[in-house]
Formats: sequence, C-alpha cells, structure tokens
Amino acid sequence: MFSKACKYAIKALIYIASRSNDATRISLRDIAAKIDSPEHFTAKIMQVLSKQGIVSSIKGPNGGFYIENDAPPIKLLDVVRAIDGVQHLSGCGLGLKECSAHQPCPIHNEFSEIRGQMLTMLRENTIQQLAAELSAGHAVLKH
Amino acid sequence: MFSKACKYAIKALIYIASRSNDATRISLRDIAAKIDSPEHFTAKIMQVLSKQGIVSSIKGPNGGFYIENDAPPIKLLDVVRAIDGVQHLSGCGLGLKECSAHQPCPIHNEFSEIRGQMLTMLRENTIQQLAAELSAGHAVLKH
DNA sequence: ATAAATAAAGACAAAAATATCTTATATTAT
DNA sequence: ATAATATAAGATATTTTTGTCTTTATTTAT
Ligand code: FES
Ligand code: FES
Repeated sequence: MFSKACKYAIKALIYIASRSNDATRISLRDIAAKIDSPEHFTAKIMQVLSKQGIVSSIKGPNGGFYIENDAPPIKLLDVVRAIDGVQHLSGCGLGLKECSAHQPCPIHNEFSEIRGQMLTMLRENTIQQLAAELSAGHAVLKH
Repeated sequence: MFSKACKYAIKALIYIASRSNDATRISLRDIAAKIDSPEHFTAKIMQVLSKQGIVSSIKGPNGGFYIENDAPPIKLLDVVRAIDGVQHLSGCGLGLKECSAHQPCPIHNEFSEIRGQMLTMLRENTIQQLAAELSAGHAVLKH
C-alpha cells in the first residue's frame, strides 16, 4: 500500500509529535529505536521531510528533530505525497497511463471510489491527532 | 497498490475472458500486445496463474490460454492472492508485524476499514463481469 | 515424419527499493 | 579552542521487482 520508506516516515513523525510538547529534540537514534527502523535509512527519509519543511531539525549536541508546537497540523497526505509521490494516490489501479472516467479501465469505478476514501482518510487524519492516540496508550509503533 | 505483476495478471485474465466465449485460445503474444505488457514477464505470470488453476492452457499451434465457459467466476481476490500473496491484503498499514485490534498501530481503525472495503470489492468483482464491461466497450485495457 | 507454433522453464540482466557504511559539517558544552 | 554530539550527504551493498533472452517440450498441421 505504502512503501516502507513512507511507513517509517509516518511512524517517525508520530513519535516525534508525541514528544514535541516539551520542546525536546528527538535524536535519530532514538527515533530508529522507537519505531524499529534502520537508522541510516531513516536518516535519509528524515532529510526529505526536513527539506520539505514537514519537520524541523537542529544539529549538534542536544540536537535532533522536532515539530513546532504551533506548527499547523501535518496531514498524513502531506507525508505520503512527500515520500511516495502523488502518482501513488492518483494513478490507475491497473496501471493505465492515466486514470480517467473518459477512458477507464475495467475496475475504474470500484477502484477510484476506494482510492477516494483513502485520500479522504489521509486528508482528515493528522500526525498530531495520531500522536495523541499514541500518548494515550491506545496504539503502538512497534511490536 | 498492486504490483505490476498483479496488474498484468488482472488485465490478461480480463482480456482472455472477454474472448473465451468462442472457445478460442489466446496466445501469449496476443495477450502481451493487447494489455501492453512485456511478453516474457507476462509468460511467467501466466504460468503461476496456470499452476494455480486460475487459467487453462494448451500448447502447440492454435494453442494458448483460455477460461472454460462453465468455469466458476474468478474473483479479483483470487488473482491478487495468487500473485501478490495474502499478506498484501491483511498486513498492518504501517508495517507492524501483525495487524490486530489488540495492539493496533495509530491508524489501525481508519486503515483497516478501507482495507476491508478493498477486500469486499475484490471479492465481489469477478474477471468475467469485468470482461463483459470490456466487451461492451465501456472500458479499455491500454491507452 | 517433419516443420511450425506455442507454452514452459530457467538463466540472466536491469532497475528500483531498501539497507549499510563512511565522511563531512554544524552546533553545543566544556 | 577542543571535544563530543548529531544532522547532512554521499558512496556502496543487498534485496526485490521487473524485464529479457535462450532453450526445451508439447501439440497441431502438413
Ligand atoms: S482508469 Fe483505472 S482506476 Fe481509473
Ligand atoms: S495494526 Fe496497523 S493497520 Fe492494524
């Protein structure tokens, strides 16, 4: 559904958000440990998120990643778009060059409806909301 | 969403079904041309489908692939399961080792609902039905 | 029988995704 | 200033997916 990179990105951001109320910076090592991801691979993903302005970072001792307290909510869709690209969420389910109701593939109607629900879900859910779920102990990021 | 292999498989089967009323065998070359797929890669996929009993084949001149007229309907889910595997449709959206309501990831509720709708769609739609759409000119398999 | 057509099988290659390792650079604490 | 910490960047490796090529086996038509 999503690439591993994208899953790591979402989990990392949720973890960071869940600890960003107290202005602490979260180190890469800590992130990788808490979401059970390869550290250096995660680093690359974080760099993309950082460049896109989705997460902030500070170098040096006590440095790390953080999300501003007054930052606007980060939609899941923003993250998926940044990592997997938009084509991933608008392309034809059967791989036609473009998805259109004009020249649809055989599953266009059924597929595009579900894809639309997925898009809605990704638009309506924010990293901050999900971080609250995590903080409340209602969810986990690793097993 | 689905792998390329799986997309090719679905398209190939729909094409075959759309021409299987008249007991003709469809050659690999014809399939690849009509669904715009690499011929030998498609061959491998067809072999998997053939071994799983999803499609029938006959060698030699005038040989090719076909679907019995009185064959039971092929659910899209059967095809996805054969090519991409079942994990693809039951695994956690964020990559946790297993998806469970007991130890859910932060997007479990939202994700599993959509995944369920996808499963329902794949169960309710059959290759034969979609082939009819194609035959009626309501859909295409390539651009 | 022979030749032609075709699926089947397997070796090989290329590309993409994922993962690891190394070095550079910036920042803070001492 | 120096050392320690941590992000940033890039080179390299591994794995998976996708794609290509070659050979074999089977069947039909002649
Ligand atoms: S054309 Fe295939 S999903 Fe829209
Ligand atoms: S636990 Fe993640 S989707 Fe169910």
